Amino acid sequence: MTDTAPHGTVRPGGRTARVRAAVLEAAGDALAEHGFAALDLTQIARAGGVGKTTVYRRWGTPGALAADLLADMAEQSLPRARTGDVATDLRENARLVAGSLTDPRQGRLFKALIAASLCNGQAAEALHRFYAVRIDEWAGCVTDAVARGDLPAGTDARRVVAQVSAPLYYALLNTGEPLTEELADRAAAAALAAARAGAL
Amino acid sequence: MTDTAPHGTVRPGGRTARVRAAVLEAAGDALAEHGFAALDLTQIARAGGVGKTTVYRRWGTPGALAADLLADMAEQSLPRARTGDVATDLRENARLVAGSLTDPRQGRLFKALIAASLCNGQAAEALHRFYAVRIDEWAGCVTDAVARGDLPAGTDARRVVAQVSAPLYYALLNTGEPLTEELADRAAAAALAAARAGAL
DNA sequence: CCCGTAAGGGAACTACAGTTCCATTTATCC
DNA sequence: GGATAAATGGAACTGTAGTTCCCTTACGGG
Repeated sequence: MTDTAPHGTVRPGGRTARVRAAVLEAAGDALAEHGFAALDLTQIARAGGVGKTTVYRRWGTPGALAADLLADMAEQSLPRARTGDVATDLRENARLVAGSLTDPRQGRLFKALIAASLCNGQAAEALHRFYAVRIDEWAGCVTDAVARGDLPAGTDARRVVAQVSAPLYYALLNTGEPLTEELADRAAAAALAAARAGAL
Repeated sequence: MTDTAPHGTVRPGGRTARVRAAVLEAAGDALAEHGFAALDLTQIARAGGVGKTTVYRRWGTPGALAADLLADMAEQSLPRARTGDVATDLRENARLVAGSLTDPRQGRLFKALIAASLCNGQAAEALHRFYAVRIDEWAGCVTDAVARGDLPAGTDARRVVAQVSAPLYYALLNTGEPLTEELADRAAAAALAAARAGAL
């Protein structure tokens, strides 16, 4: 069995790249507007101005398409804050996350992508990589603070960053509580308090 | 427009109840095994030994069926721990949640139901109610501790309980980190430290 | 600049989820 | 326990998501 290269990898330039961009944009719009359950490759093809045969051949399933969109999004990560104060840095992070999840388009998109990750293994893997990238970026705030002596040695930097986001996602997904700026600030403060106590 | 009573509410006894039980059980099995995206009412009807017309008439969509399953699950809530020590109570809670999410069947079922809630408004509302019930039950551990003077006055009990679960769900959904007992214990300890510091 | 082939796209086909219609069963009221 | 209509269920129907076939376009190595 000669393993064939997947479609779109041998000649990735020109048209192929344009098709991918058009499809990913249409997919993002559709996910944000109608959610993952309603993601229909035929409609994506029409919206992107692309033959539906192409979409089915290159992506095949809604889950795989969501996974590709996530991989694309993971490459566009914003730089972390560097205020020199952990409390401020973590609060910035919390507000950034809350802001993303509150934004009408982005919030719905994230919900749809999490739904995708819960329905499909490829999408799950892509989502975990996406958050790994974001967490690694912000972990620097915590390692810097440990180096300055502002937090106990042995503190797990990524764990602290995750601890900031966790209550925000819990509010979004589990309880449905509205994501206010006050909630974001409290999430950052709680994570910091736990870190200071050596619990992370 | 005379608003008609929804199907299955006028004669809820006997066969109607048996049909509901059979369908909800089949739905739980299907969700745990194949996830929300693959939830197909025709297959549910067959698996439950029920006419597919009935399933479409009474539930109509996968989202509504998931919502009804969640409503059913919310009624079977387990009683909270009462060890007399907040740290122990919260650790018990964390281990219980982690245990549920680690269990092969329950873990997959919860993932599927969260996916459902992200795809459907009714399911979302039902999920939020489900967690509200669970959080209210365990909040007693915290209010007791505040009354004993073990935690600062003004601590929001439900917020503390949510803070215990949040990192576990974040690990399950966002990062994909395995849910160990150590992780559960740390989640409880971090929430407690934040509460002691007055951050909740 | 030219050829070989990777990639795209149009159109017909197929399978099956979801709907509709109506006959049958059976809870509930008296 | 009999009447009534609520609820179930079988069977035929329909729209459309996803597949297949094959021709066209254009990327990329020489």
